[in-house]
Amino acid sequence: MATAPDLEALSASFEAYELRAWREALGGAANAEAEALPEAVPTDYDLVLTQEQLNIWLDRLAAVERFAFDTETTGLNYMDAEIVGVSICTTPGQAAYIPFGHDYPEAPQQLEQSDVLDQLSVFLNDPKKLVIGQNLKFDLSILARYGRTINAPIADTMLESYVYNSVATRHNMDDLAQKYLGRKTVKFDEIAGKGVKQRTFNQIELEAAGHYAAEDADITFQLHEALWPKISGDNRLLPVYQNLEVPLIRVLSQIERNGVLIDCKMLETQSEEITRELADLTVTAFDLAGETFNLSSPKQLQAILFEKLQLPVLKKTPKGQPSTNESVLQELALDYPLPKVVITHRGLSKLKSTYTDQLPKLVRSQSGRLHTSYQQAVAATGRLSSTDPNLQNIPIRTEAGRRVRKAFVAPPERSLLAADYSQIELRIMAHLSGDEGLTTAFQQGLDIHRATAAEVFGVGLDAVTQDQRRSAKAINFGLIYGMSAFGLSKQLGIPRVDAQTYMDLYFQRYPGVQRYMQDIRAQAADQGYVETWFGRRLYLPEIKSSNFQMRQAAERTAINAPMQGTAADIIKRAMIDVQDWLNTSNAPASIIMQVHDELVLEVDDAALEETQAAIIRLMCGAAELSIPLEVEVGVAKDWEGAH
DNA sequence: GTGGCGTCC
DNA sequence: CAGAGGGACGCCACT
Repeated sequence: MATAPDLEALSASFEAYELRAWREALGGAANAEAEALPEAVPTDYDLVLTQEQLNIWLDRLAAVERFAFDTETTGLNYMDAEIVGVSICTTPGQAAYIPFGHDYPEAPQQLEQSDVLDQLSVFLNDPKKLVIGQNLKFDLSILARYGRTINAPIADTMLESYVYNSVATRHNMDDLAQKYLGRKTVKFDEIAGKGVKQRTFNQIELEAAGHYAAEDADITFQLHEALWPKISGDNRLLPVYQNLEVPLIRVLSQIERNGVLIDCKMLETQSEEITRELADLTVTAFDLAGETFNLSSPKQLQAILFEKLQLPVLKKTPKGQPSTNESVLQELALDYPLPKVVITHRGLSKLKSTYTDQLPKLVRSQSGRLHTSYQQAVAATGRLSSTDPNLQNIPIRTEAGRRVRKAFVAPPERSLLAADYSQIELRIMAHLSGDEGLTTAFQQGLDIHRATAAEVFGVGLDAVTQDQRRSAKAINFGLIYGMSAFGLSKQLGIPRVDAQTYMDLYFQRYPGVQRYMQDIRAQAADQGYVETWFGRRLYLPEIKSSNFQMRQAAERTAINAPMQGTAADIIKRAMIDVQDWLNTSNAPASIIMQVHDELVLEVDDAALEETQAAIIRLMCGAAELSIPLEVEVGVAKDWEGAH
């Protein structure tokens, strides 16, 4: 065990560290950003190793109404990272690190973990305090594993930055400190090293760790001071931040920790089957090519198809290479045998490498469950994204792909309930544009693609053909993405003039939609941003670009973002309401996934009926639009069956 | 690290 | 005239 700590020497070296950092902060004050930067303050960081030292900070916490809080852990995975210390900051420049899990040889005696957490919990759960964090979802999840909560009101600087401007910067602390405080921070790599030699935080010497951790809390506090006024003083952004993003933090933390049960055996069997099929396809492909090559290499495939076999080049990649993507291969497959084999191989290979091989690796053996991470400050439009693994792109389109979803299962006596918004983005288009025809069609509960087809092609609802409906569907989706007549013609495989005729007819029948598209472009150019119905803002600096392509792309985003973003806001509202209902009703159910317009819950079979009714009520009630929101629900023992 | 591709909504 | 579909994540090949 470590020898008695020489607190004085440690303290001295810690101060030297402070001095260097302080000079650096002053030196680095120059900043090219347009944001007005706050004055730099001197730093006074404490390393808390004794109860006497901790008492000073407990007094400070008692005296303030808000403080920044950060946990330091052995890793970034919220399911197994262990907490090694916490840092707090009560006023700019003044912060402390309270270590309790540093265990390198010679590590000084530290306070006891549960003692520290007990004493801090008083303040972390005080309804009169504000706890400020940077990505608090992580801290909440870690603490939850130690049976601890933060029930005090919370603020999150990552989300403040995201709501203030989702695209101006990435929302990690180092970038935010640079942009909003003009301050260079100590990077984790600088104290822990990188690559295979990287040490975990428990192995970092306390003087370096203490400075790093205290700085984290200090920066977080200062970021809140810089960013909060930008949000609180804006009556559009404030509700988005306060009523959506902040409450969602706790919901996401809960969903992530719930996880989803996976049938690994099933996925392994699928992998083996795919391996056999891939081997067969490879043999066939080599035979057709007259030589062996790597079917997974677009470059090698391109050489075979377009040089050796002299197939026509239908499309080039942005870099000028002949494209071998699926639409090209589909077209070539009409005349040649090899492309078809490649398509099949690609599909199966994707399935195996991304899903059937990978998902089981991420399943926790103790529980059989998979725990994704939802990123709340990544997508510019307000959507969530999912990583490690991405559960928002699990296949559904093809039969082979859907088999993967069969491996997402419920435990005995429980079922999966999948609830998805029906045509939510089109409904939002009807709402935002105020178009009468589209609104009426939704109010009458019509099949919207069929109704559109009837209008565009001038036939009765019953007379709409499959092909007409398919065209109408392509137009509807194309409009949401800002697609041109050219794009529509590609999509439908029809001449461009015909596609143009369809679009003209569409706009004749739904003039409100056309007006909306024009207005939103003008608004974007005028204000430099567009908004969702809830007030979330997306800046589009490139809307004024002199580059035609950049400008066009920005205009398409201007059209799409209010619809995609409003849908994102609505499901966020629904998630908060559903989790609230689960908490208060004690229903034996939990949310386990979100896929943009769909929520998946795991529910006790005995409680399916009440739960389903509540979910529908809450999701439909998440927003009052000029047309009703509709939700489709499926229940089954696996995710595939729930659709 | 970048490019190409493919999965989802 | 030319270019012409929004938002993500992740795998593989290649440099």
